[in-house]
Amino acid sequence: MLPKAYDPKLVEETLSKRWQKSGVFKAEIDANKKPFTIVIPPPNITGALHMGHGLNNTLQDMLIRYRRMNGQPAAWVPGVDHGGIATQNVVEKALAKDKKLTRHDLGREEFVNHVWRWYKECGNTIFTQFEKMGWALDQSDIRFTMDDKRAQAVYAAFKKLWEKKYIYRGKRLINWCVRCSTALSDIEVEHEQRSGALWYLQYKGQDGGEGITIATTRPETIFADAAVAVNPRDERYTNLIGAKVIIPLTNRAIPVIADEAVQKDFGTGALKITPAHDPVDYEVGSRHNLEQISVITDKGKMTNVPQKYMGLPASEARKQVAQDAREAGLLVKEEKYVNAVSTCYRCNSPIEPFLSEQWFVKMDGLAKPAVNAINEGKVNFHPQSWKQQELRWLENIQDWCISRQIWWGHRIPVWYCRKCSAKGLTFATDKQGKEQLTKVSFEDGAQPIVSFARPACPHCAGADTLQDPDVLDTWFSSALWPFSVFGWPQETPELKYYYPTSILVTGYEIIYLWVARMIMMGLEFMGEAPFKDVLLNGIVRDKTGKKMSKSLGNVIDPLDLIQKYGADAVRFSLITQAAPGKDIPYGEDAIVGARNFCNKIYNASRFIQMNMEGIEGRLTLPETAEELCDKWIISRYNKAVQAAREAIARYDMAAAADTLYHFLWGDFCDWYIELAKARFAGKDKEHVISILVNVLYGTLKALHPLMPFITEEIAQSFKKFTGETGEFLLQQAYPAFDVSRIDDEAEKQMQLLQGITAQIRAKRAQLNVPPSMKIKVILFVQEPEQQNIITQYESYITSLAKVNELVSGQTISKPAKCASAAFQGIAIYIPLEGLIDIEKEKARLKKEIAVRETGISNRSKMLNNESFIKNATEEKINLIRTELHEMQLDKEAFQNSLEELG
RNA sequence: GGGCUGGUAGCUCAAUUGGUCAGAGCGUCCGCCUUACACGCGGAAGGUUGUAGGUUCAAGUCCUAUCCGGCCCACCA
Repeated sequence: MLPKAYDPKLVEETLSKRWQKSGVFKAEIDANKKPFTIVIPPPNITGALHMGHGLNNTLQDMLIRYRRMNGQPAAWVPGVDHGGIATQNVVEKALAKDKKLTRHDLGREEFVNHVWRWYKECGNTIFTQFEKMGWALDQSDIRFTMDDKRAQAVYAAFKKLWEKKYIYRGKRLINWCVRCSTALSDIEVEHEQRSGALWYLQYKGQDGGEGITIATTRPETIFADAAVAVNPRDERYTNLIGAKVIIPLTNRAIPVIADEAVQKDFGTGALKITPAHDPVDYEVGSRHNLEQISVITDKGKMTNVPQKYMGLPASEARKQVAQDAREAGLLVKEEKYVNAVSTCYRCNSPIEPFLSEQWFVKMDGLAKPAVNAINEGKVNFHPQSWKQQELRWLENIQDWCISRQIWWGHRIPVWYCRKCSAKGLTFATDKQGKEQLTKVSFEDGAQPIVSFARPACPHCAGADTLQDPDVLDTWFSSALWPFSVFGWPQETPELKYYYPTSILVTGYEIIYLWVARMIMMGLEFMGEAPFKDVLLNGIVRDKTGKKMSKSLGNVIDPLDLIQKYGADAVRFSLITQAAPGKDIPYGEDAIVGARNFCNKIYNASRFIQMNMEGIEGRLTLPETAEELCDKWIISRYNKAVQAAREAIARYDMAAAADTLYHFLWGDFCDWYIELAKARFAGKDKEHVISILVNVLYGTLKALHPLMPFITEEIAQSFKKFTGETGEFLLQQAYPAFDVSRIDDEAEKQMQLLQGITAQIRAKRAQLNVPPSMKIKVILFVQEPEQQNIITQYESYITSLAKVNELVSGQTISKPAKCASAAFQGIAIYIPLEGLIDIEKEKARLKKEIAVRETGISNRSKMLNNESFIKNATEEKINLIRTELHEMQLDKEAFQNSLEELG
């Protein structure tokens, strides 16, 4: 005998091994069929997967399994991402914690080796999780953004963009994260409201006059000031334009200039211009040809300032300068102020605008085709609302800073001859005593040689060439992912067959960082957008709607949940809440419900098996059925399958899950199995069993993309009755629906019997009639059609509502004092005199009458309204008429009962 | 400052695109070991659909205004 409750542990482990071993997850090229392709958004190797990955990949798995079962060659390409800064940070942290070492203690080469070892370890954790979640990913074929083939793709892309002059090097004011010690692109910067202060500083006139007062949040940068700017139309200051003012705490004089960028109504209307430390000032500075003075180093320390401030961290210098200005009588006022601070998306520390030479990709030429592709519907977003957002970003795109001053990543494939580029190269000695190229300056004469491996110098033929010290933005390799995974730039059969992919499933938070760039690169290198559809999933939050984070301690680990409830339950709980683009507040009750559903499936199956002793051979779904509930369940089943298919087709996975859940639990278990119980004793047992088995099996197949383990496990034990040949469900066909077996008439008839049953049950509950006590029920039926159904199928009512005597008819008599109910014009009487609380019953009757009265009056109004009769469909009008009629009958019945009770 | 979202039962979400007592799951309450399942069965309570107007025979759904959230983008120092 099977155990009473489903235990996923053993089942899941053996199945994932069997699947993996059998190779069912491998995709095969079939030139005669159109492929369905998804490339996985490669998880960063920063640690174990979280619930967001759980959701994202489960959605992909669902699509892949669904397509496979529909006979399409469906490839799901697995892989992981090296994760640039994020991974370097994580590894550095671990290094500090475990060995009290920094990356500089190891040196560049050893540190990179260390991260490679980390990758092996962390990658394995991730791959194990792939398996535990039941994702149909072929473990023997995993890609990594840093493996050799992907490195070739990165090089090829760099080279092509360089040759097209899309990649260039330039000195710009970039976003610098002092903590990560690297440049970042604009989208890697986040804006956060932080409270600080606004200081008003007095810049005295060089002529000894009052000068001008400016407002700033960054007094420490006054030493880098190149001018004070006012709005040209600001009458307060017109007389000062062209004059010189003295920077506080110095003797340096700077001009007052006029520029449109200055807002008259902010602060004093005068703005200090610091081209090297502020993006706006940088623009103003270049318009007015101002000097770019840097006073903060890449370490965030003061430099190039009066001795007193040298070497201070910028944040301390800020306080000190304000303090000193106050003492010098040059601080006019200080007010509290909340401003938007730029922060690093990887470590959340403040961003310093920093003037330096970096590598950039020129974007407008790449963005335009992407804009067109989206506008022409070649790429579609789900939900659609993201289309506009994506377009807006692409239309306002800035050049992309792709160089990072970290060690982990694809090295920039550019080399310099030590001799020919000598002036542009800066060296330092690291802790291991090795000489390292630390800085390259094209302005000072470095000559680039683009090459994957160490080249000889084309000028002097010397072999002493050195590679650029920077690495590429991790998103550079990610942008190539949809074709690099298939071996681009090689023209592989896979690339030809699988590109472009069918759909990208990813989180909306990387729609610019990743999605937009893949579209641009796909169009640039492959001539075609990399996917037709983009399905955005939301963020899995905690129950209160907060983002899960280690620091908040509200992280839910998918592995814990699997351990406790099973992978199917985890998957199902995520899918039921996965509306496209919507965040999911995830609490444990969702998964309990999903676990219970697994148990329900298991027990329904177990029950059917318990009644199958002696039954052998193939059981087909009967072509015709006489019995109402048979017709009904087959109709419901076909509708459910149809609805599920349609829901998946429009990427509404939650609706698919909901449909199948309610069909299996609400229709199949609560009604059909309950009715079947009585029939097991009779002649048509085998007929009933064949319906049970086939409908169950079909539902298991329909559910398989959602909950692969339990469905597979149960299906295995029923397979011999179905004539299926595929070893696994993945190799069997997703159930088809047969419209000819959708039977609305049967559903309507069944609804009548269910409704009457429910009314009787409710009455029993109200009157506290114990289940063991059988009762008599009198039905007053006026419609001959209804009477026919009741006569023929009264056993449904008697068995499910525990009735031992059912009388029905048009002209029957009933005892005076009955409990009464009504359904669709049928009056239901239960003679239980002793149990009825007269007053309560009367109150209830009045309420029932009142409800009917509103219903009747609404419907009468509609039917008397000419516009309604004119505009509404005939079907609708008839429905309203029927409802009105039934309500009138119900009302009468209740009124009579009320009168009889006195 | 611009844009996108959302506000429906105590909680989390539905509602076939304008069609009539507004549904489900969880929670709560009542009763049940009824020939699988107490991870279960039966039943009940609970809603002026954020607010105020408007269009319509008909509004949760469309329009206008307004309040309250969430998110994204942006160079007010």
